[in-house]
Amino acid sequence: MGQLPPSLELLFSLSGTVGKLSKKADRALAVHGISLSEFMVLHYLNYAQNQVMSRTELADAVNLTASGVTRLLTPMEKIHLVEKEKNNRDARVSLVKLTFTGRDIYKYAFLSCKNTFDESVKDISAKQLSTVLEVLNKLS
Amino acid sequence: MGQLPPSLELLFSLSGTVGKLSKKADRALAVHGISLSEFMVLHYLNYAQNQVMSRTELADAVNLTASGVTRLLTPMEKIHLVEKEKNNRDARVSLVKLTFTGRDIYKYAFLSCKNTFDESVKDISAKQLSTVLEVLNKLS
DNA sequence: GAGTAATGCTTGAGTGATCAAGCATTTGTT
DNA sequence: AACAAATGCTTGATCACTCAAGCATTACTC
Repeated sequence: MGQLPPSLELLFSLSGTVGKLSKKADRALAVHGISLSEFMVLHYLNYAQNQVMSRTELADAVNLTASGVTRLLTPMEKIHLVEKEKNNRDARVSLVKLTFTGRDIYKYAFLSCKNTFDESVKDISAKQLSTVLEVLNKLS
Repeated sequence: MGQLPPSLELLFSLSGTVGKLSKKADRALAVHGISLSEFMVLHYLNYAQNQVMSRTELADAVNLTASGVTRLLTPMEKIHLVEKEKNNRDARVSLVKLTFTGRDIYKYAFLSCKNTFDESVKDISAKQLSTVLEVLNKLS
């Protein structure tokens, strides 16, 4: 692989692994007709107060820009995974609410996803895993 | 963040961190007029035999498809970071060779990149780092 | 040695994201 | 109360990549 200092080896390795894992996630989720980003949206909505979030909150959560979120959500609204709701206090914000269908799809998608990744992670000890999470946290 | 099993927390966290780190890398490399993928190309070429690789080897190394590599390399050839060379044994393969300019840019880009990421990694112990690399390896 | 399969690469079309600009609306200043 | 600045979101243009198809060339099989 050639003469990389640990910090850059981390960078290279990280980007390779993420590429592969997100493809894996997309394959696992394809059964339910959603992508990884869409799954993440459903997830954060599911655990939000009243299952409602503003678009900027979502953007932050799923690591997208505001415009990325707009474009991600449009098809999800058409398919009724999610619906618009307005904020009475502030007419600028457009709230996003999880529908019943959305919640349902989330539940099943969650299981598929959990199964595939529990499997991927089975040779990794809990301790190692928590170290990794800690390090990722420091890097963000 | 809400009720995620460790395996999925890893997935979410990983994709977030990588997004941020590659942006950071792109900013660090912008000074030298190259992107992270381009830097990775230069790196693998620099440590290859005679600083030459085939396009498929490169695709593997930098986690891109063959067509991704074609499209990444075209501008790099125009700027003379890299040049085409043909393989006498096999007329299908199109070899990519690092130029002197390319090697030079690599050296400076490497330093910028190393500086930024050594900094990012300074609060992480060598042991933790190697655990992370090991885990990433298992996941790939 | 001819025909089929496999390999290496490029190209057209499409996808998922970004950025920059713009429009409403709200907040803050005086 | 009026105006400037900040905020939330959407839209047009663009980018980096993928996939599928296609073209040469090479390797395999009979």
